[in-house]
Amino acid sequence: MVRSRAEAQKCRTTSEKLSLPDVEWAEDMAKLTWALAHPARVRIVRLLLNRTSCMCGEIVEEMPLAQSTVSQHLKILKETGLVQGEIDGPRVCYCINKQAMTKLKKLIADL
Amino acid sequence: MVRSRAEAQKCRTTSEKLSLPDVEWAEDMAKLTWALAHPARVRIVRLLLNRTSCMCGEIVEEMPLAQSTVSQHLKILKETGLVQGEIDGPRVCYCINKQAMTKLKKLIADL
DNA sequence: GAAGCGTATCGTATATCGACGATGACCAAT
DNA sequence: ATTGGTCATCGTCGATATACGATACGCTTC
Repeated sequence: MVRSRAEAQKCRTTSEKLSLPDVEWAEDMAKLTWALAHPARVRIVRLLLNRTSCMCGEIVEEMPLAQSTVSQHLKILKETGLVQGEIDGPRVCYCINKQAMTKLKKLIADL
Repeated sequence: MVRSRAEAQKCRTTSEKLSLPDVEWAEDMAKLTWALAHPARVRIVRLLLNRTSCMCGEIVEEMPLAQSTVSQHLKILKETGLVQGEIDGPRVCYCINKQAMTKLKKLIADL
């Protein structure tokens, strides 16, 4: 656990030099929590959890944000894996990725 | 739950007009998760959990960051309530606020 | 294939984050 | 009082987040 100052020299973008299980774990955790680190994204996740699935348009109507902004938030949620979207004809049906959700809950619970 | 577009007009900084329990809840959640939305802060919390308390200097030695940067992260953790610091002579002794920690865990678990 | 609908992406502006060094504030001990 | 050690704050800078309107994309349907 003891780490020399020199070994810890590199910055945030490249933490590969640190003693690494906990560092990767921290980045993992940070990535997931960051997905929820915005009220709009929290509300989107909440919506999807209540409905098990949801069209993008429905989400937009529930939010005080422009469609493009909601789309961006959805993109972030997709990138972190918390949400997945399936194309359904001309629409997109979003739903929670329960696996990722479980992972997040476990990470937090095991803190 | 149905909300008109006009009622949802205001932006993120002032969501006071929306039907409000869930909005406040979302902001609460976002605030707490945002505190953990950075690898450095996750690592700090992890450190404090392992030690039950920790001098600021020790934290700095464990991190690949400048003292001032660590101090800023600690400030954020203090503002969200996850961490509290007690002045101990010339040093400051940081420890986890278990109450806030419990709240966070409950919020996530109840998602 | 043209039109319409729903969604994604682009371009852009502003605000905030995250990093650092330098400096300031505070306490303890000399 | 001065010095030395610890931590917080300030000023700054580049990078990123967040918001929007405009536009592009993709699928149906006519």
